[in-house]
Amino acid sequence: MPELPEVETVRDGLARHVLGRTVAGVDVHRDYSVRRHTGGPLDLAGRLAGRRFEAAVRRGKFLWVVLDAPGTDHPDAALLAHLGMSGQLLVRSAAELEQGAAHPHLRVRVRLSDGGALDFVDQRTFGHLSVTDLVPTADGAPGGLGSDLPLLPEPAVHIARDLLDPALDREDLVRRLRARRTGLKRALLDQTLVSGIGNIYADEGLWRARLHYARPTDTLRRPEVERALDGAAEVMRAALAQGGTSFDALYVNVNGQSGYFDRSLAVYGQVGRPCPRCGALVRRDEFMNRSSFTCPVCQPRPRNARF
DNA sequence: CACACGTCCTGGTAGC
DNA sequence: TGCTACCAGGACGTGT
Repeated sequence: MPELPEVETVRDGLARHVLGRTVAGVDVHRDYSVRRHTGGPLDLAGRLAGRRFEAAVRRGKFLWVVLDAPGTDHPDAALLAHLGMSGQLLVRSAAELEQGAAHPHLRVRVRLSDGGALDFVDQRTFGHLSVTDLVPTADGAPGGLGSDLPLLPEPAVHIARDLLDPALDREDLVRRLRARRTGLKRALLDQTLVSGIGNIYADEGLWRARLHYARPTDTLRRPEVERALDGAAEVMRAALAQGGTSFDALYVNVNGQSGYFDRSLAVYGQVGRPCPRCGALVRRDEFMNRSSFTCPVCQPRPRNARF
């Protein structure tokens, strides 16, 4: 599943492969994939045609490509993407487009003026593309990683900074997390508190921190919160170094190559296998209509569990 | 039929 | 009372 490391891998790929290139036109194969573009598919195509890609930026799991604003050097719009569970952005060469059959889950094709294309492929269709206005950030710092512009796509203004963002106010995050009255994992997954963490890295980070997902946030001691945040940040950095996580070929990076961090997972998806630290058997619990994996010894369930 | 799950939305609560 | 922030859970969608 694309979480922060996978999205960052895609962002880096876009930065290296599509910046400076110009949109010729857009083919929307599945309207649902552009459902969050308010003007509909035709409007999206109209706002992209003729625009040049200026920068590839990411905050949490949100990714956007800044568009040039002809006649000015003040960009005011971006192509915004969220990959959902299975979204991919694939850079296609003109030669590829001529010979290869279209991917069965191709949802949107952004045709480029040089004959290539940027394809949005998404089997499970939780992802989406839109063209949106850019608005100033609340703190005046860059909107995300990949550009110095203090701008954010309007649909992402409520998304908090992520753990790899230099402008993250860590003290404020710790304070806000401890002020919550919920379970630790639920807080880590809340993108308005801290962004980029999904089910996989939440479980892996909590395992590193030796904390149970149901620990009540308002009873956590400050060092425990630091451990939880450090655990998530470390596991995401490790995954990023290996190009992201992949389980079932649903995720591939911008060139179509899969990551292989899944070989390094300690608990996620490892039910019944030994904990790499203590050997106890990893367990799976139902949690928020999804799964949580823990080591029952390293991460004992608290008596005052909260979900 | 259960399961994979990130985000949006709705209806609710707590506290000032 | 009204406001704000926060909280919980259902819905969405496709394919194995």
